[in-house]
Amino acid sequence: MKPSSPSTRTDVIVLEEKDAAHLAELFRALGDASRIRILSAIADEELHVGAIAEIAGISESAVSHHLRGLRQMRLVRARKEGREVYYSLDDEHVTALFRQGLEHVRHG
Amino acid sequence: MKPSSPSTRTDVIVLEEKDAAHLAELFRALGDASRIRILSAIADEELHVGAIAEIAGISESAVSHHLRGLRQMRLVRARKEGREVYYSLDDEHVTALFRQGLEHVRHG
DNA sequence: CAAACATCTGAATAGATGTTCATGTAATCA
DNA sequence: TGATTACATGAACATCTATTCAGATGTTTG
Repeated sequence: MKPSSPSTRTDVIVLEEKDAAHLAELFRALGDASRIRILSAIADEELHVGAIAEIAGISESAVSHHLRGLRQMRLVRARKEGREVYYSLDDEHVTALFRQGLEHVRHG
Repeated sequence: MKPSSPSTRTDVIVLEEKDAAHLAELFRALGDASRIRILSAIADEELHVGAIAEIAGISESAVSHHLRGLRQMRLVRARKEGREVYYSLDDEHVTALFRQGLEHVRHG
């Protein structure tokens, strides 16, 4: 369970246990087809929950559940307008991850 | 469950259902702390299973199970030498995903 | 005000997932 | 040959996760 000597190596990409956990958490947040569809729906334009649900083809409740998680991880940003809540990607890191992932999937 | 009209939008990053599933599958493969440690261990140098297990602090059996999945997804490459099997990252797409993810985690 | 609407939330459930344990297979060595 | 090493594999189990359903909250409209 515990690395023998995590800090004795001098490579570029050495991950401490905490970093590994955080990184895994991030990827896990992206590791679901519904969330991918949600994120891709709001990748270029802000959308409210109902629209996201319709476009992604997921129930509004499920969308709301997913969005809560994505919000807590600061992957998406929420803006309330009247009784609707508009969501968009929080920053371009997420977009970059998307592109990188697609690159691998398409011609990896 | 089904998108109302997935192909009517003309944005850059529109994902078909199949692409979304594949992308999610890729991210899910990275969405585990043990696998992250495994991948980071072999990110810069080829290592055999025992060494990976020791560095990552995971049982050899668990490592082997993880490596099978990663192999099937072509994220890692295996090379047999005697009775040892050396693993390395399959291509630099994975490395790029790593960097991008870390970027987000560290100062996102 | 009440009713309709948009979203959120908690509980419950079914399915997926990671680890361990025991065993199997293949290679090296005495 | 038999023993040991390195890795792979399958089953079992506990834990996590995504979805649905019912209901709560807050907002607009009549």
